[in-house]
Amino acid sequence: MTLLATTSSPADEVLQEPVSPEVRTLAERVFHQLQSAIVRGELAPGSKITEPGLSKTYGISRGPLREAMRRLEAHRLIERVPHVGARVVKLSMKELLELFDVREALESMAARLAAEHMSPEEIQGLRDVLALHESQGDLKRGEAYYQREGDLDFHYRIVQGSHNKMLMNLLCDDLYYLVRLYRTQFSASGTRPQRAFVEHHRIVDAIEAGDAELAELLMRRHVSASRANVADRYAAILEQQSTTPSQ
Amino acid sequence: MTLLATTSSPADEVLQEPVSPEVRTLAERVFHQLQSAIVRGELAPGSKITEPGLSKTYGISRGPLREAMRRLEAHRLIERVPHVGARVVKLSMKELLELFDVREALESMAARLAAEHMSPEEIQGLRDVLALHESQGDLKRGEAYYQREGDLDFHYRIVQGSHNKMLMNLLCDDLYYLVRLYRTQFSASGTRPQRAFVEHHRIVDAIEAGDAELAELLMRRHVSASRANVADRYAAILEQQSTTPSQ
DNA sequence: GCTCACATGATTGTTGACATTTGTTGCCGG
DNA sequence: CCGGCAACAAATGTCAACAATCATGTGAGC
Repeated sequence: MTLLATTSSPADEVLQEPVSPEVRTLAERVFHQLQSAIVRGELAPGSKITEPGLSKTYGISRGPLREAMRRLEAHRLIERVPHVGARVVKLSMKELLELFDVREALESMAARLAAEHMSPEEIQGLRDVLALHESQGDLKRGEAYYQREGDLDFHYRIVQGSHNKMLMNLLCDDLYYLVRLYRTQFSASGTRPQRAFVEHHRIVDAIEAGDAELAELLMRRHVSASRANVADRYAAILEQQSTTPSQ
Repeated sequence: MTLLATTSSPADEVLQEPVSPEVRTLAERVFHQLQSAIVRGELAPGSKITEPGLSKTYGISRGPLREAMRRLEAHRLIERVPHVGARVVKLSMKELLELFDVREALESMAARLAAEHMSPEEIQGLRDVLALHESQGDLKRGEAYYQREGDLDFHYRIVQGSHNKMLMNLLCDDLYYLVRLYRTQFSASGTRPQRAFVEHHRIVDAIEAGDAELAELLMRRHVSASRANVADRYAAILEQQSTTPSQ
């Protein structure tokens, strides 16, 4: 609620940013702004959100703001309780692992459908993304921030390639924002870059070969390995905390 | 928009139905009422929804009604376009098959997690549901209406048994309402009762044995078979239509 | 006779104010 | 000194009115 005015000062906005094609209404704009602010960590997880505060911050009335907040709630980025208020969602490790299970189920299905339905042009685009990541990976080995964002692009394209609108909505509109939120929340500098690269390549190979079963299996292992990686890191952190207790 | 006043006349409602435990606000109540009306087919799919009309029908202002409609949109029961209006969602066969793919992915994962996490009490409850269905199945063989609703109860309990809140929200709060809507929309008298019974039993067996892999596989085949059944019926309808064209 | 432009109508988006509920602070009693 | 109760304040829920936008229907022009 404090460090909001970084990208756009809310006062002097007079139809200034037609960034998205479908931002015709105030509620839409504020929704996207709030979504970005939450995902980027500008709104601290767990912090309370007050309607008058935000309405004054963004210079709009409470009506559109409530609509934006309702959409944020639908996307599971904030949590509301009636007559009490709303606060930014704070993912626990348990919920993060749950998210990985859901991703494993949905993305493996997406890979299967992508292997069946993806067009040659889409596959080529996928290879381009992979090549771009590889060149970036050559430049900065350890630095994995951009690579992680690119990782999401990779998964994003495969979901698009499934040609299943419901799957696309679920993953791209709902879950991926939670994934981004988790990354800012846990400051997870994704390790294991080379291994992920190899897995990505093999997935694309399977998709290009039209091997739906293999693509599904590989994607499943890929997400599962990512989940295991996170779980291991968490266990290590717990271990470290128990070794050197701060209290 | 016409045949609404079947269950409750909206005029004389004065805190009459505390059906759900968390229906403290007007928007919540109207949301559940509209949800029920849509799923039961009382609001025709594809029909246009007008805010003043509904607000007058339910005797509330447009504020809470807009909030309810926003929630319906999030649950994919209505579709809105800015400055134009909203209409009840009309599932096409393509979208229905997409829904089955998503269910296959999520419910197979749910079965796997259920096999790992379900408590003996929950498994016993699952067996009770199955026994109830079987006794009902003895009574009315062809009649599959209650059996289909029970089918959803069965799947519902397995999802609950996964102990994965995100999965529960996705399936029970979002997709299952679409499944119900489809049933009213296509008037799908679910056939293949015996086979589904057998599949249900084997799934419970696998869960009770703690065989996660098998439970997942069986659930996957179960949903896939259901999908194939629907697809076949649809193909048959198309065949019939092309044979005896009404135009 | 057809097409395009314009005006009309209704509907949605937005706003500010009012009612209700909740969380808190201070006080009283045990 | 601690627990319960009551009044206050803030935030949420709700409402009615205003403004902007889009669909519809009519008329003129080609």
